[in-house]
Order: sequence, then C-alpha cells, then structure tokens
Amino acid sequence: MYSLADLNPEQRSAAETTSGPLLILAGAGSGKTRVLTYRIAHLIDAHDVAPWNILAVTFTNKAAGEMRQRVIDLVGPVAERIWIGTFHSVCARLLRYEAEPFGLHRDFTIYDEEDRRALVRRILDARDLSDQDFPPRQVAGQISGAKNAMIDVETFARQAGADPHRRQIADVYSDYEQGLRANKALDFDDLIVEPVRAFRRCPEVLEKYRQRFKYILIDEYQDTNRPQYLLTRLLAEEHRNICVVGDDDQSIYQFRGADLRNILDFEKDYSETKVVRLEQNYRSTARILNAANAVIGHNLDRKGKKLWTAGSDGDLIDYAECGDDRSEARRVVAKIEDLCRVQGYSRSEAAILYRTNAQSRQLEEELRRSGVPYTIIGGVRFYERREIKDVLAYLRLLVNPDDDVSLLRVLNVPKRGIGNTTIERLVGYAHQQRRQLLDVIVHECDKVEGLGARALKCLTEFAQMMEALLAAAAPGVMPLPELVEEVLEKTGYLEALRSESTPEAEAREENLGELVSSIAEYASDHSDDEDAGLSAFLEEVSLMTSEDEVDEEGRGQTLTLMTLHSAKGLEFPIIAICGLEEELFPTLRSVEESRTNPGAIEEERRLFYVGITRAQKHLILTSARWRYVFGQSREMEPSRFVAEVPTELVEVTEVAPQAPSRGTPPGATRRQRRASGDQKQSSSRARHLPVAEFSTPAPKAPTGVHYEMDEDASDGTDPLAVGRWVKHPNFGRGMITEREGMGEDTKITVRFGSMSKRILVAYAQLEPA
DNA sequence: TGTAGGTCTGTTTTT
DNA sequence: CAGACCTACA
Repeated sequence: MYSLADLNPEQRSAAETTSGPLLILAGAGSGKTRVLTYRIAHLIDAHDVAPWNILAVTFTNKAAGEMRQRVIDLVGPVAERIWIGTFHSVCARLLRYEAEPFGLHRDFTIYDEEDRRALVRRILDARDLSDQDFPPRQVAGQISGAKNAMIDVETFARQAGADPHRRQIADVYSDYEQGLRANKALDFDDLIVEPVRAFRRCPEVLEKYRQRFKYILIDEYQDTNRPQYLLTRLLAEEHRNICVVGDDDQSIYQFRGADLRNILDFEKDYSETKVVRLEQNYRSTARILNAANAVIGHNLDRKGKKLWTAGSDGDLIDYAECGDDRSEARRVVAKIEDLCRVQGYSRSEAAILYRTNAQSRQLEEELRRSGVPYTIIGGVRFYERREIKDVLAYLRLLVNPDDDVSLLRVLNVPKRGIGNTTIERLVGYAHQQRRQLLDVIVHECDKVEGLGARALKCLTEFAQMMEALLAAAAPGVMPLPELVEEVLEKTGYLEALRSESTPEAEAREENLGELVSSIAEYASDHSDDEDAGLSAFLEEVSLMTSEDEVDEEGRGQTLTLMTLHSAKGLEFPIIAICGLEEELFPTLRSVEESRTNPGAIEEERRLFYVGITRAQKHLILTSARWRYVFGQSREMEPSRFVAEVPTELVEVTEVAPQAPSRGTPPGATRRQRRASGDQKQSSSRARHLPVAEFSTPAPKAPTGVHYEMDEDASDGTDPLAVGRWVKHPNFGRGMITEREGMGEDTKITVRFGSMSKRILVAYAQLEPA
C-alpha cells in the first residue's frame, strides 16, 4: 500500500491534482517519477479511474516498463491495463489497431535512419542528382525537418517557389513519400505525424480515443516536438485532464525538433492550468547541486529555478586536466576504481559520460587493459549491426514483401550473382510498371529487358527461395525461432559467413545466434498473446531505444559507459564526465553557430547540466590537452563549462600524459601526490612533457592543485618517451606522440609538422633531436 | 559481373 | 580511424 503522506507538500499537491491541466516543473532529482506513479495510483485507487482510461507517455520503453511495475506495486495487477509507452510505440500500436479506418496497411514496416537514407539515395540516383549538390544525409534531414514542422509535400513545394535547388528537393520529398507508400513503410517521423493527420481525417476514431484516454500524462515534456504536441492536444482538448512533466533546463533534443515552446506555452494553451514546481532535490550532494545551479545559471533562455537539498555538502568535485585522451582514460578509470576500493562502491554504481560516441574507444581500451568489466549503452547498437540488419531485412520482407528498401539490401547478400547491372534493370522495369521489386522478381523477371541467361537464372533461384520462405512464414507453420534459423539456412547467409572463417565472421555468427535467442525469448514471453507474431517482434526491435539496453540484472559488477544524451533520466552514485574541451563539448558546430546566435551554446550547457545532475555522491570531470580527432592528435582548450563551476567546489589535478603502454595495469601506476606548497618542482619536472611544453595555463583554482605523473614519463631520460623530439632521415624533426610494443617491436608515432608517421624503431635511423 | 584495393570524408546527440 | 564510395582489374 502507499500513502500520499510519503510525499513532500509540492509533490503531494501534484499527485492530488487529478483533474484539469497540470504542469509539473520538476527539477532534476526532485522525485518526479515517484510523483507520477503515486498520481496514477491515486487516480485508480481514490478516484476509481479505470486503468485503460489512462495514457502515460514516457521517453523510453524501459522507463515505461518501470513505471508500470511501480504502479502495479502500489495498486496491484489492474495497472497492467494502463497504456504506457513512448510516443513512438503508442503511435505504432494505434496505427495498427486503426489501420483500416485510417486507410493504412496493418503490416507496415518501420524505417530507421539508415533505411530512410537508402530510400533517399535511390531517389537521388533515379533523378540523376549528384551526391555533391544533394548529400543524401542532408536531404533526408531536410525532409525530416519538414515533417516535424508538419509541412507536407504540397506546402513544401509551394514554399520552394522558384528556387531550383529547393524545387528539386521538393520533388525528392514527393518521391520519398510515394516510395514509403509503395513500400508500405513509415519512418520515425510518420509514426507521430500520421496519427495526427488520420485523427483530423477521421473524427469518429478521434472521438473514440478521447473517450478512452480520459487522463493523459506526458513525461519529459520539454523534449516533445510539434507533432507530438499536436497529437497530445487533439486527444486532451476535450476532457483537459492532461498532466505534463518537464524541466526546461533539461531540454536536450531541440536538434531533432523538440520545441521548448511546448513547455513554456503550456499555460497559454490551457489557461486554467495549475502549476507545481518541484525544486527540492533528493539525489545529489549540496556541492554537486551548487555546481549544477551555477552552470545552468549562465543560460538566459530559461524559466529559472533553483534546486536545493537538505542533504550534506559531500566531496569536492574532482577535475583533472590531463595531458592527452589516453591519460584521461587512465585517470578516470583509476579514480573510479579507487572510489570503489576505498569507499566500497560496486562498479555498477559508476558511469562514464561523454559527448560523442567516438570517445568511448579510448575508454574501452583502457578498461580492457586494466581488466575492468564494462557495458556500453548506445554506440553501434545490436539491432543496427550489419548482419543483424541483413537478417532482419529478410524477416521484414516476409511480413511485408513490398518493402523494396529491405529487398535491395539483401538481394545480393550473400553474393548470389545478382550484380549492379541486373539490379538497375530490375529497378528500371519495376519503376516503369509501377510494381514492387519482389513481385517482379517472382512473377515476371523474364520480361525485364536486357537480362542475360545467367542473371535470369540467379533471379529465379532467389524468387524460389523467397517463395519457400514466405510459405514457411505463414502463421502457424513454424515457431518464430525456427523460422529465423530457416532464413539463415535457406538464404545461405550462415554458410557464407562460415566459409569466410575470419574472427570477424565468427563474431557475426555469434551475433546471429544472439538474434535467434532474443526472438526465442520474445516468443516465450508472449506465448499467450496472439498479436505477438513476427510483425510485432520487428516493431519492438525498431522502436528499441538505446537506454532500453540498460539491463540492470545483466550489468552486475560492470561500469557503464554512455553519451550524455543516453544518461538522461538515470542516476549513479559516481559520475564521470569526460572530454570537457572546447569544440568537443561544446561541439564545434555549436561554437561556430554561437558567433551569429548567442543561444547556440545553451543546449550544450543544458546537456552538461543533465550530466552533472546524474551524480549522487561523486562527480569527476576531465579534459585532455591533446586528443586524437579523425586519427590525428590535436591540441584542445579546456571547455568554457569547466570555468563555470565555482572554484571553491572543485579540486583540480593536473595529469601528465601517459608513458607508452608496457602492458602495465593502472593499479601498478605509481602516483606522486604533492602538497600545493611543492608545486614548483612538479612544474619543472613536467616541463619535459607535452603538458608543459605546450603551455598549460596556470591552474585556475587556488585550492588543492595536485600534479600526477607516471613513472616512465617522469624520469625524463628515455629518448623514446612520448613528448621527446627525434630526427628522421627523410621526415626531419618530429615529436613522439605515441609508443607501443617493446624491445625490437617498439613502434612509435611521430608527428612531423602536420603529418604523423608510425615508425618501427628497429628499422628507422632515428636520432634524438 | 564481382572483388580488391585505394581514396576520401566526416563526428554531435537519437526516437 | 573507419565506413562509404570509386576505380581498376580479373
């Protein structure tokens, strides 16, 4: 059982306000999830609202699952009947239920970013538009932007006016929409936009859902976009029992169309709105919170709020300015391991956050070197791996044979003698006949002009294979996992992989094994649900979010790595934020844009704020003086955000670049701590190293500056140490930036001017310079 | 027609 | 550094 007395007065007021529009401005860590679950429980329990009359929209499927579970814990299994999900999954479900009145196909395919780009690329090809003038990525982005602004093809064309370039794009947009329709596919944007359009077309269906969803809750409202806002308003404007929860300071998805107006104008949209502010933080120490408040205080465009806590000060924030990205990785891992060892944290209580996925590599290397188990969230996701997407493409075709994008993906995968020329002829014919590709291949590839006997034979074989698989995929013929295995066999995919006999192919094969298990698991989880066929599995896979990969039980003793975006909504006792450098965080793009638009940095700053507020007890910040960018070492400036953290909250440490790896585990790293009175000597020793050589600015904080160094780097006698200068007979003078291997195998990377060379020491005639 | 190698290019962030 | 793309061959 539960009691609203568990809540503080503001929380309680939010939970008790069950009718009419309610805006909850919930600061980070203010117990928002608790309020939401109590509120739902209260609706069901005290106000006799039927669970199926409640719609709750969360940001991830995982958050949805957790919320459902927590409500079940409060009021019992009736809560299973609540509609909870992300906008995308709720809409996908809606579109399948109402496919008929909406005039859509029930078994539509959901295109991800890659599929969308493939379709755009094909259209650009067909229209003879060059990649140079029309980069597929950019064109796809413009189309997505238009959709999210609710601009349809006609309006887009009208707005293009006489501008030839924009008219071309309008044509591509038009073809793209037609392509989706022909392929019976919807992209991510359509999942939201389509219901809006369909509801406007079909008022009786809309009315049905208005009756159904008498109570609506939207979490992370600051990250909703225009179509999501419109959809919400359509559903809520009659009964007006709408509760939205958000924090303008945590809006980090404007880049993909999230519109802060949705939260800032909520009170205008619903004039009788009640506003509740949750500003007491239950998550972080006072120092962490003060840092967060100070940082976000630099933003001008905000509603303004100040988090406070009744809790203790906690430790100082640990900021390390490191020599390079590798020493940064070492420092972060060592620091976290220290905390775990000394203060008894489990590794699963720590997370390392970074701005871009590319940054994970150095960290991973370091973690592997030191034998620390870790889990990466996001990055190249399981369902986005090539072999998985290939097999999923076959499976999609079995559900929706009209899906040309999937067909083209696998038509010659594995190689089966269907080359580019054949495919081009096929596509040309299908286009002219306005038929879908598989249909042509199965029924009349003999009518396609210009195909040789060999090509024809290959196509026929493919057609027969697909027909056999389609028959096997008919409902009730065989269980899902067996069907997947059938696909792996019949398509020759597995065989091709096996005959490669490379370690990489082996890894792919393993991944496919995992795919079979995951579908087996899905089948057994839904054994009593008749809607849970292949189509539903594919939908679930398509709408999986990266955070959904955060698997509590599976994580065990492992450290978590993820982007700052993925960390939204999570919390950890220990948080490290890496790569705090200008042009990385904030990104180069935002820095550039800020020259004309001073607000451009603000979303980056919010992202930093989100990162800081994930931390409960310990916050570790790091930056690197030198970093590999595009495989080249580059000098970096510390991020402006670092200076926005009040110095009295921070303990600064300077970390020299690492000596080259000799397979030394970081545990063996000897560190030399010096009291602040002994800085001179440290600095002069550091002068031999890149940190000093490339003029480290004086540490900003007057308090507790430490210097740390590694054994090899600090003795200053090794002529091949990183940071030393050498002379090469061909390339001249250069500085050593990296070193690997030992003895005869020692390789070093030397930067000569702007280019870097990797050199095997044993063969090069190097002299110290 | 297919493949192997080379070159180019780009990195935010994600449903 | 890595993936996408292109060109030169077999």
